[in-house]
Amino acid sequence: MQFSEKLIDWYSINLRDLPWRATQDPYKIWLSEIVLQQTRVVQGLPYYLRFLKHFPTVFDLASAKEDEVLKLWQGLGYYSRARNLHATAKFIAKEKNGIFPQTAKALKKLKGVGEYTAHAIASFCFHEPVAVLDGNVFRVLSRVFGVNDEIDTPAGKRIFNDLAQKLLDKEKPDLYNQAIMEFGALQCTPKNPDCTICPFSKNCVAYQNQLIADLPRKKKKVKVKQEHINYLVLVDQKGNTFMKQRTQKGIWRNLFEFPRLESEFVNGVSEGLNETIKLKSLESHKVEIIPFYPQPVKHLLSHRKLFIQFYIGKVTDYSAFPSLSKKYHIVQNIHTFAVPVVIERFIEASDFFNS
DNA sequence: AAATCGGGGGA
DNA sequence: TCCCCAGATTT
Repeated sequence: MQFSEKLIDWYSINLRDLPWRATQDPYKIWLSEIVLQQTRVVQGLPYYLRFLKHFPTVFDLASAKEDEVLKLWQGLGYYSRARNLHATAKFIAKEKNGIFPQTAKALKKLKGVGEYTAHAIASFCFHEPVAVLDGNVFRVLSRVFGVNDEIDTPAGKRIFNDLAQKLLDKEKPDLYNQAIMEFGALQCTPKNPDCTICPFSKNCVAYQNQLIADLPRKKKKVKVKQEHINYLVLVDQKGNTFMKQRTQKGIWRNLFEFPRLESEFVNGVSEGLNETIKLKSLESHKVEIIPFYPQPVKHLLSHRKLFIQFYIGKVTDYSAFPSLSKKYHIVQNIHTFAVPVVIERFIEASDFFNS
């Protein structure tokens, strides 16, 4: 039996019941694929359902404000996905009358749609014979066929691309693509796969040569940079506070955050300061600034290690801070703004903001 | 080719 | 801790 046949047989028995598998609507498939980029199914699923509930069609998504989209995306990470999702929805709704492109080549031109996503949509919705190549597929192919080329180099990717396209069932590209990804997710797992129940174990190069733990191979590792952040939370009795939207490129773009303390207000406030301080620019207002936590909060991202301290200043009247009012927005209901997870956790832990 | 972009979960 | 997750985009 061929690889693809065996794979599809395995899939027909072991598949999970997932909502985006019950449709061929390009909008729903596209939405699911953007949500699932670098994201586990269990983590993305509630977001997918929430988005579909808020935005049943591409027109609904297109007519939303970006801030609303980001708020719904909050906590899922890689926020450029949300911005590109919204931009593409507007493009499809306004320029394409709500109709998505129907080929992988045309799909790839959409913002936020790369090679993988284009192939996924084209095969699932339009049965175009294009093989997907995601983390699952790299792992399955590298092990079963003993490919030890690096998966994160252009040269290695070409090797895998050729092999994937050769193995693809051209008659059932949708089924095959679903099957190989599901197989990677459930059976050929990154760590400690149960190869004793694997249908390919007899012919699996990695298993037969005890190379399961060594494949797939990667070239680079991400280095984690440390960063210290001090947030100033000026809050009144009603729970109003100053915030600003991050419009610059980079991390957390278009999300909201509190004023940053070190560079903007104070000379000589050192990193990780955790004692009661009085800020120069606030002294005249006699606002006592107190750290909320005894130690800075550690917040881990895949490429950064953040140490964040929240400084609380209780105020009675915001009009006493005309200079801050120019740069910052007075937020009256903080819960409606998209914020990074670490700030959301602070908001929940404090009792300054009415639930 | 390398760096950047989030956050969560498994071992 | 380290690694990976239905990757894409910028540098």
